[in-house]
Order: sequence, then structure tokens, then C-alpha cells
Amino acid sequence: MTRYLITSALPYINGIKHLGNLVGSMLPADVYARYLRQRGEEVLYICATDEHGTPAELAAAAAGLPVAEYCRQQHELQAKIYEGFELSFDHFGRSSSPENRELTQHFGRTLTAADLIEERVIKQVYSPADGRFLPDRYVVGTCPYCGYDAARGDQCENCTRLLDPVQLIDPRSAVSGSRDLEVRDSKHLYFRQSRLAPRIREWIESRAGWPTLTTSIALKWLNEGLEDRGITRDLEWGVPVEREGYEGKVYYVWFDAPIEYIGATKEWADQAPGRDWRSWWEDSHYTQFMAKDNVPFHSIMFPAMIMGTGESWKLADFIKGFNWLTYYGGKFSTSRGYGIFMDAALEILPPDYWRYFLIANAPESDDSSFSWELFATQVNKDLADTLGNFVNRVLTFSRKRFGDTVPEGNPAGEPERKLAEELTKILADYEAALEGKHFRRAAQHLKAAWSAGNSYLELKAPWMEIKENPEAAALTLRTGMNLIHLFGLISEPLIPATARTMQSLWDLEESDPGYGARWAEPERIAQLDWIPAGRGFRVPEVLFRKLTDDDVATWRERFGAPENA
RNA sequence: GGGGCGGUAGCUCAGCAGGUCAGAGCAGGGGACUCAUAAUCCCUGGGUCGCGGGUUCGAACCCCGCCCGCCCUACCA
Repeated sequence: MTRYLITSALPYINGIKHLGNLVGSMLPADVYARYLRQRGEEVLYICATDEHGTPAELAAAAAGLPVAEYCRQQHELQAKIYEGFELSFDHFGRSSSPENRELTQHFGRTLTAADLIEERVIKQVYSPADGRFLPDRYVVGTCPYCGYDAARGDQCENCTRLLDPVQLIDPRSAVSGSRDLEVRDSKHLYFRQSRLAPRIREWIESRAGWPTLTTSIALKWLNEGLEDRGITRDLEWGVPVEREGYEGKVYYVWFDAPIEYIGATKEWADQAPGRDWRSWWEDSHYTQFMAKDNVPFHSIMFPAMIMGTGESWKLADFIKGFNWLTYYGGKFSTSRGYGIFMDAALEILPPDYWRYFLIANAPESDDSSFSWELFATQVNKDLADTLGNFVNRVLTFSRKRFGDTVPEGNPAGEPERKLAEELTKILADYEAALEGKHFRRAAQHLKAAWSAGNSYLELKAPWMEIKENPEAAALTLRTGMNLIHLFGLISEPLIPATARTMQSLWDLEESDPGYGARWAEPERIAQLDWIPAGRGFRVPEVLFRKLTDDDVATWRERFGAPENA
């Protein structure tokens, strides 16, 4: 049996993530993981916070906390929110874990032994006032080209020209504002990934069926020529470099972050006896999910690191890259407080509303734009009207006419056979979409299934049948209830909470086909008999409330939105 | 500057390897029905497939040039 290893790009420790982060990596990975588990596959879905680097240190300082404590708090905060969105990680780890430290140092040693790491002395800006070396973008000053007075040391945001910090006029620290800056020599380790370029290219070019986005970004880097890359920094917070003369230096965050995929797997294994973490990295089908900014790390650098070790670490079998979700066409921005962050989203509505909308609009082929208007329309039409109303109309009508148990009525006839046939076809398309990791398409097929339920009801019109032939109406309603259960099963990857409700409406007995069912098999769809006649059922509260114009206006106000949009 | 992705009906998007490829959903229009969250179901889509050339018997899909949007350019992660 195939085992599926799934990872989503590690969210950075610094702050609550926004909906763009969610839809670009964690949510689709979760949908995929849930689907495979429901099909009975063995799945390990791993994620973690990415905790090292300058931004974490500065954020901790700003919060007045030791960086380790800051990260611990932020990790807990993020974990709670992801739980709120029902992200079904098998383990949500931390790149600062002892497991990752050990593995990162192992990678460092192994690559050194393979002669793929060399020492170079580079010049870096040092700020005595801050007591630290400053990454290029933490040095600000006046752009020598356009005169913009807040240009960063790596690039001027105003004229977009690439810069070197020493070019800046009147340079100062972005951290403290100090103008007392000096350029010091600092020796660092470089990963000689250029030597692995041919092997990376061969690997990339042998990948069939990967998203264009993924391969084009990877090939772009290769075509421009891979440069060796520094993998250490002068920081305190990180994985220490075990090497003579490297006291006070740590591995650079992009080096230890991808290793945390492995580290978190080991963390998972260390939490309970009998878990074999190593085999997941030798023998499995491995899929990575990430937004496009992370593609170079996953398609070039991490594979290079793995190849460089000469050890049997699993390379990704599939890299699913996503474009950006924008907010009314603009970038979600933490610093400007623009857009929707995950904690605020959960304050407004339960997770399923977001999960469905985001998957149905996942930025797979291009950036896609969030707007409250589109969100409300789609939630109302698909979730409230098509699915929620279906559940409600079937159950309330049946209860009114036949009481609190599932009515028996006639045996299934031609309409039921045709319905099953259509659903079987839709389900096959849906499964193919999920297996192919085409999320928008999957949402469309799921909606088509819901809609088929409504079409069936219109065709049978039990409100007419009841007048002449109650047994016919009973069959229709019993079939409708089985459709509810079917929808509960197949909707679970996208809307798990609502799906659980739909599956738990019935007083099933252990011998019933629906008892413990995890997915809809074709032979079962042909019968539509998960829920037998005579079982008790309950009518749930409305599954999805309709979003009103007032809601939209309130949210536009609260989150900010362009006047004319 | 270099590079990547995208530019298809009012909106959001499908169109994988050139010949039912001019499509879906939503919105809009018409009809049916009343069980239901004024929900549902059926019917209704003529848009220069960004622009201009070219290759081909035939191109939205291949090539060249141009325009527009977004993104990347490796010391943010």
C-alpha cells in the first residue's frame, strides 16, 4: 500500500497568518490529506512553525520577551487557530525543536563531508547600537538613483532598483535608527549547490504533470545559473554551527526550515511508541504544498541539500505551488493591517464557510482576488441554498409527514437508478480532481453532486406524491436522506464540521451500511441505502446561514475595502 | 534591466498534448413549482478567446513582435 507523506510550507512564527497563507499551503494540503485518509490510505500530514531568523528575534525584542519564550507563545497561538480551521495535522512541530537541531547539524556535517560546503569571508553591515549584524533589508537610507529616503539595503521600493547597502546615502539601522554603522568581515559557510545544478535539472525535467508554476520557477533559477548560497548567519537564535571558529553563528533559517519537515516527522515519532519516522522519508509518496514564493526552496535548494548528502531522504514526488490570494486585487499586508487574518476570520464565521470558499477559489492558475461580495454570493448560493437548504427541505418535510423515523415506502425505481448513475459519474470526477490536486475543479464537482440532489427532488416532487401516493413520497424522502449522508461523506475534506453533522443525524445500528462508513463506494451509491428505513433522525439547525448585505457592509468597514469595488 | 505567470461572455474561471474549443458557474432574461434558509428545478450564453504579424488544409491553443496586470531577481522568509 502506498503511504502518503504530505507537508505544507511552514508558516513563519512571526504573527497570525492571513487567508492567503491558508489557501496557499495548509488548507489544500489538509483537504488532500483528509481525502486520502477517508479512502483508507495511510497518511502522515506534517507542518510546523518556522521559528528562526532575524524577524523572529526583532519581534521578540519588540514584545519584550526572550526569543524562545516569544516563539513558544506564538506557536501555541498559531496551533490553536489552525485547530479552529480544522487543519488535520498529524503533527504540528517547531523548527526550533531538538529533533530539528540534531538533523540540521547532521545535514551540515554530511554536506561538509561531501565537500559541498566551503568557508567564505563576506562583508556585512554591523550595528554596534543594536549589537548585531544587519541583513541588507534592515539597513535603510536614501536611494542613490531616485532619492527615495526610505530605500532598503537590498532594493529600493520606490524605483525597484536592486541595491547594495553600501550604496545607500545616509544609511541607518532599520531596527534602531542608529547611524553608527560599520562594515565588518564575517566568515560564513556556503552551500555549493551550483555543483548539483545538473542533477537538479535532470530531476525537474523528469517530473511529469507538475504545475507549470512549479516547473517554470525551478527552471528559471536553473537557467539563470545556480549560485552557491550562504547558509549561516551571525545570530543567537537558531541551530548552532558545530565548527571551530563558528561560535555565535547559526544555520540560516532557510537551511533548517525545510529540514524541519523531517524534524517534525521525528517529533511526531518521539511522541508515541512504535512510530517509525525514518521509513516515511525513504518509502512514501511525498507531496509538498506551498505558495509560489516558496517554490525555489522546495524545487531547488532543499532537493540539492538532499542530493548532496547522498543519503536516502525522500525527494518530493509532487510539488503543488499556488499563486497569491489578493484582497480586492491588493496584497494582504500584516504591517498595513490590510486584508483578513485567520483569527479575525474565525471570529466572524465558522471554518467551513472559509474552507469552502477558499478551495473553490484557490489561486491555482493565477492570482485570485477575494472580495466580500463574491464571498457572500458564493457562500449563499452554494452552501446555504444548494447544500444547506437541501438538507433542511428533505428532513423537515419528512418529519412533518412521516414523523421522526426514516420512512420506508416503495423500493427504488428508475429515477433512483438514474440518480445513482449520475452521482457515480460526478463522484468519479470529484475523486480524480482531488487525486490530481485540482482544488477548484474538485469544489465544482462537489457542488454538482449537491445540485443533483435538488434536481432529483424536483423530478420526484414528493410534495405532489404525498397527495396521491404516500409510499412514493416516502421512497423519495428516504432517498433524500441517503443523499444527505452521501454528501456528508464526500464533503468532509472541504467542510469537515458540517460533514460530521450530516453524518450524525441518524440513529444507526452497527449492521447498517452507513455505520462507520468513511467514503461512498460505487456499489453503495447504486443502492443508496446507508440509512435504512425505520431509523430515527433529527433535524439540525440550519447548516449555513445566509450572509446579508449588512454583513458585507460591516465587514467592508471593519477590514477596509476599496470605495468603488 | 533580466525572467516567470496571466490577459477567454458583466463577474469568477475551464479549455491537458492545434481540427464539436468558443465553454461552466454566478449575475441577467423567461418558465415551472411550493417541501425548504423568497430556497429549488428547467430553458436562455453569439464574447474581435489583449493587439499585430507568421506557420498550417485548419490556432484561443505553435512561432515572432508589441501592450497591460501580477510576481521573482537569491542577506525577508
